[in-house]
Amino acid sequence: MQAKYKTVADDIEKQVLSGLFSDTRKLPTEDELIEIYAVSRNTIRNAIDVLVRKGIIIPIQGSGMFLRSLFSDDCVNLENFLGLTKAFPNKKIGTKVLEFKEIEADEKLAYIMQCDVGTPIHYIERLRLVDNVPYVIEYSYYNKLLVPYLNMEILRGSIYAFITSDPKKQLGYVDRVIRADVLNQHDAEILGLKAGDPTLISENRAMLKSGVIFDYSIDIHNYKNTKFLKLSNFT
Amino acid sequence: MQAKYKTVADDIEKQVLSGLFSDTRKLPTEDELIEIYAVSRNTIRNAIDVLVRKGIIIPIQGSGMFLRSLFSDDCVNLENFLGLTKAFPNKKIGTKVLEFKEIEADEKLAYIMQCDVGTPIHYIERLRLVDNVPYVIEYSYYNKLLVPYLNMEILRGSIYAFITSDPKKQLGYVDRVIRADVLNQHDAEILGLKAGDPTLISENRAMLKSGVIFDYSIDIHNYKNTKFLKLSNFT
DNA sequence: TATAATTTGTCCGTATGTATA
DNA sequence: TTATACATACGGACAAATTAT
Repeated sequence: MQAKYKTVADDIEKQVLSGLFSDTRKLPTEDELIEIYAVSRNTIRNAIDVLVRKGIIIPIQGSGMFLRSLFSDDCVNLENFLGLTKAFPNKKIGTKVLEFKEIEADEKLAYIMQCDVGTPIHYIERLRLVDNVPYVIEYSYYNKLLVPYLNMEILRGSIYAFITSDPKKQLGYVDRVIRADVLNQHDAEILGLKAGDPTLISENRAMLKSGVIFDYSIDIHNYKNTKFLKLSNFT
Repeated sequence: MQAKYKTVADDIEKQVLSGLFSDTRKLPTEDELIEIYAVSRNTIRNAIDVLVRKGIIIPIQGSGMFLRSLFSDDCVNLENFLGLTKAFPNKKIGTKVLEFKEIEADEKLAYIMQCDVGTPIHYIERLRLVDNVPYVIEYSYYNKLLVPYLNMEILRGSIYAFITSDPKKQLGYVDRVIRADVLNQHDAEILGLKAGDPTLISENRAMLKSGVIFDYSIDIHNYKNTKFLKLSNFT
């Protein structure tokens, strides 16, 4: 059973994406939404908060709640990033599994993943393609104690979607460190680029709702087709 | 007069940074905070929300509110990015103004900044240094109708701090598109790097609380010392 | 294993303040 | 100035997850 405010937020988002408010670029007022969804003001405001955090709307006191105009297409919105499949729903996502084996966490990995040395870890290398163009190489480590079962079938799709399909394993937090660097020969070949070319790198730690780290991954992005979008609110 | 929940949030953040909760890595409970600050539960929860969005704490239902452990130092946290001065309070920030002139918005710039063609614009090029090492070249455009007055003195410090010192000009929203690219000869020389090296680029639009764009800027970062940190919540 | 206590999450109602139109 | 619409703040009640007993 989902929370009311989440249901309302999802519904409003759907309507925004369907273009229902494209003419005025303005949402109904809070009071109107209270009537429409027959919930309290608090619940509407919680729903609105979700949409504001996602970068979908900008509420302006005394005026109304406006659609946030975004200029950049083909961007990965860092706010709702839950894998390529959701980021590019209208594009063809391809996946090539380059490596899949079980390893044990050494001292360094154990520190990063906040687990004990020797913890069994799924190690995976994947090349992801968007519309058949190499997009990113993912080097990822999953804590096997938290994600016991993975197979090739799952690896070819969305690993996150699989893990969070278990209601006990809700995605909680993701830390990402983003930087640029020089592409090495190995990665350049896989991405179809040249050694020495730039690359956009994202190093990620993903935690469940309980705060435990279940995934650590390093994403080596094709700089020619990767753009991240960060929408901040200071209100 | 600042809102209560913001005052409370600032106070708790200060205490966190001072190391007050370093031993348990846990905040007082909501009920305790209600007593301490003598405000309603709602107000405390609003304050907590601010800290969660900033990536400072992780609340876990049934358990408590824990400090979020961050691994990466020297990162710019995209969540609270308000200029280098605040991002690196303990480091020496240097600024070299390379260019400062008034221009008129052409069609392209007018589109980007959502203003009329011919609008007067401050055009500024700055090199920013952190601990005397070149950190970023900023090419920025300020709408002169919204930011009438700038001078060299201001440009050598924090432009944002100056603008938002006017209570009528509160910073509202910032959109950032982040990507990697190849450094050109001109920028490489200024940053003390080589043409062809990678660079981390951030293209930004900053809006006031009223939603109007007052600043558009392109930041060419030194890839050797720039890392962005993105903390996401999916709860 | 089961129960109770603790702690955060959701939801409701109401009142007043503040910015905009 | 007045009306509109979002922002802040207070209060209470119950649900859900975790921790202690």
